[in-house]
Amino acid sequence: MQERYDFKSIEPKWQKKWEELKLYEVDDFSEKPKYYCLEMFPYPSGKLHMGHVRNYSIGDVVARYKRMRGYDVLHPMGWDAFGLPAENAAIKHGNIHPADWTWDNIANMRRQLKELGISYDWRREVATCHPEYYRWTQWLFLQFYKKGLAYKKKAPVNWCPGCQTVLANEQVVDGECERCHSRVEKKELEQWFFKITAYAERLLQDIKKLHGWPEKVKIMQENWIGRSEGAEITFKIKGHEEAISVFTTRPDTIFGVTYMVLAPEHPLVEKISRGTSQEQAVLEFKRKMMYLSEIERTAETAEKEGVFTGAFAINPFTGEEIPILIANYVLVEYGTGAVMGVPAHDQRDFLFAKKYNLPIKVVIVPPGEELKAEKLTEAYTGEGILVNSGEFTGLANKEAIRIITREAEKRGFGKYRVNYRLRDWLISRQRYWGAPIPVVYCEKCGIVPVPEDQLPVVLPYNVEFRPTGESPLKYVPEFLNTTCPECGGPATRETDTMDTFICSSWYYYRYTSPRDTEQPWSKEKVERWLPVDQYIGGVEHAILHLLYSRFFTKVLYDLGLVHVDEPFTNLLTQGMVLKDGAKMSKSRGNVVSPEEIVEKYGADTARLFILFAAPPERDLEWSDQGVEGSFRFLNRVWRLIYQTKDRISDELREFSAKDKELNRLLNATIKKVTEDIEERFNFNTAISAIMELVNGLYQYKEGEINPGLLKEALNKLVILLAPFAPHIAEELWEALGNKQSVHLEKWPVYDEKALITEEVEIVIQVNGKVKDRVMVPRNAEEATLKEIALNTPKIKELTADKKIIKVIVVPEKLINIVVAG
RNA sequence: GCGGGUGUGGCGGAACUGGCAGACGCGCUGGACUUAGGAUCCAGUGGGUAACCGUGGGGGUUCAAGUCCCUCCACCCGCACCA
Repeated sequence: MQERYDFKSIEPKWQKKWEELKLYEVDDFSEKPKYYCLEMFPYPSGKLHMGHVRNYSIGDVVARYKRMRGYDVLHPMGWDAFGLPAENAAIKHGNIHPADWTWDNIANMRRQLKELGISYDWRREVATCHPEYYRWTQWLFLQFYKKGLAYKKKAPVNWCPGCQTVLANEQVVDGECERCHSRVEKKELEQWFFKITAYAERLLQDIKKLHGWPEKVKIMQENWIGRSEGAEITFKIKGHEEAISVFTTRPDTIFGVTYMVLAPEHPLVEKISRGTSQEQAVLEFKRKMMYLSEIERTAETAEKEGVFTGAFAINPFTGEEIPILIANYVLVEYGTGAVMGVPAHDQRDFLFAKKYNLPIKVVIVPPGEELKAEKLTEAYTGEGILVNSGEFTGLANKEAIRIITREAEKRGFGKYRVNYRLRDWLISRQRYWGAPIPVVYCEKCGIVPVPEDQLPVVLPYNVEFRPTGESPLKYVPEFLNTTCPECGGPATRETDTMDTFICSSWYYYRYTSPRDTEQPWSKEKVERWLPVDQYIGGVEHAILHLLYSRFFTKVLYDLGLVHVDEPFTNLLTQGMVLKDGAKMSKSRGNVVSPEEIVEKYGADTARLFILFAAPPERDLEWSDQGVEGSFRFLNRVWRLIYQTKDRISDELREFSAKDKELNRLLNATIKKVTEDIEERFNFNTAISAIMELVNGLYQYKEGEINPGLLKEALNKLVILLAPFAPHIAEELWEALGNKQSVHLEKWPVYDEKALITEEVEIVIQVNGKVKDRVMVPRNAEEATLKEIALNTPKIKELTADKKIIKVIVVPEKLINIVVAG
């Protein structure tokens, strides 16, 4: 053993050995229980950043720990390898192909991961851009298509001018593209969708099953799905055949409707205003709204604005004629794109009615109170009793919701309806670097899916990248022109590619069967491994990736392809890595590169620091001094073993008091570290417990030692350290004379008896304040304890002239003497 | 506005079901070893001379509150004219 801790030679040495020993290659089938530990696979941007290091260090502790607890651990890694940056790099630099760029990046990041010593089963590596992977992405698309879950429609979609492609709703954040932050525009385009709305209810209901998910993520998904219950009610339009349906959660307020509002894009707007004096005004308003972006139109500060259409609707309950308006605050995408205006009981309607002098009619009052329309300063949205509501007057409004809906249904102009905020998932992208959508267009046969035996539809290599707003594949005749699989006639291929979130919605199944050429995965293997026991990644995927993956799993479940209907049992969302209080970013110039840290201190130090500096879910403030501290600690462990290894042996002498204390500390540490990993993922406190053990051992090694005990303590220390700092643990394990890898060791079990000491210190309080402390025998009687406490010199003095009201005894903890005067 | 989270020394952070606030680490101070120390080892380190005071502020429950209840404040994240 060298005197110096030389991570530069230790780390590569063990990485090589682990690979030779196939230490992390896991059997698909064995007698052991299984554990699937998964970290979100990265986009191969080129280099690892600290967020990655954190993510994979956390996962590696879990994987290594579970292995030592006797599990077969599936711990794989791969690449979410399709996507825009590759194509943008090609456009920017001109001479590099997205595929080459991506594969180079993968090679580099794989090397970095290996240098970190993460215990992956590299045989299972997948890359979504590999034809043998996206072949199955396309195959899955076809299964969705067959089930009627993939369809094409013309719709107003989100267009990102920066990325020159459409985006899913989930990818639009504050009206901006989540990737490049361009302002998203609305475009009317024919696009492919996945019918995620068909699963809205199940996606919502099954959130209840996700006991191992953070509350926060569950709430975010719930909000995103946005279920609301209400009624759809149809209003006739005076002088027209057509009718307009509105969705409302408050059918109980139907008698208070004084106007109706349509979204400017509502399909009937032009028709009903045609020929009225309002025709010009309406067209102008529409034009103005089109010109404004989504954000400008719907910003909180935006005034409610509207214009009369010249047409009137008829309230089906009252027969009243009410004006139809169009307004900026009504969204065509939500509900039916039309709302009934009830200014007395909806704050938005109230503001709008006040502005345009529309009538206000009170139909609900708080029990025992009165409301005057003229005196309202805001809408009354609370519960109450119906007034001015014909036959329904006098009902409690909650009840009225049901009764009125039922009545509308009976009379044929309404029905109960559940409405969701969730929209169908727009999956086509007008870009090259993605999985081609496997359909062809035939003049005779229309849309024809590519037969499964012709998959994959391979991306052509020679393509010119021009950000034109159209897929570059359009200009590749060899790709574009094909024959119809049905009639054999001339046909053209779909040139759009799939949203990369599709590729990442099923990769965790592929890991079970990464090289299967017959099927996307072996059902048997999926049954062994799934669900994922622990999933770890950033909270930024709370909606996108995690919702899509749940959706995929439910579809696959319905198709009989998998046996689980939720993919991830436990989810850990790790916090961000910050520097100077802000997220690391190039523009801020506060980036710390993992490469530098590993170079300077080694992978073990980098990992240890990241795990020690904060609990996993919390944000982590980077500290160069903290890294120094972790490095120092590893050196301290090194020296401890260097200095003591020649004094240990199998000779276990009878325990002295000092030995007992060390033994107690050792077992307490095992207990603490085990519980911290197992129950809470509190790696920071697990590591601090190991530090305390090391401190204790430094004390212990001075003077008389028990060679057998010291040997045991050092060995167990190294095992406890192994999940956190696997290389140095391995080297020290060897130095202690062990032959087999430390990572094959069983996790130590603590001895409950060793934790029990003969004497315990108890605190003596007077009126709840600590005044003294004494050592007492562990099992002392309450009366004895009282006796001792009241008679220590200090307490005697303090209570001499006071009246003792009562004495509270908490065994093995404290005694509180309550006094008066 | 709604929903969620956080608030503890100079700093990162500990504190299980209410029971010694500040574990562990960083930083700082002192000492030892040393040609030297920015290495290492040892000791000290919330504030205050003290009684005491201290977990964002105020109130409450309790023998006892960082922990429970009420109320207010600050910051962070998500959603946001969703009918």
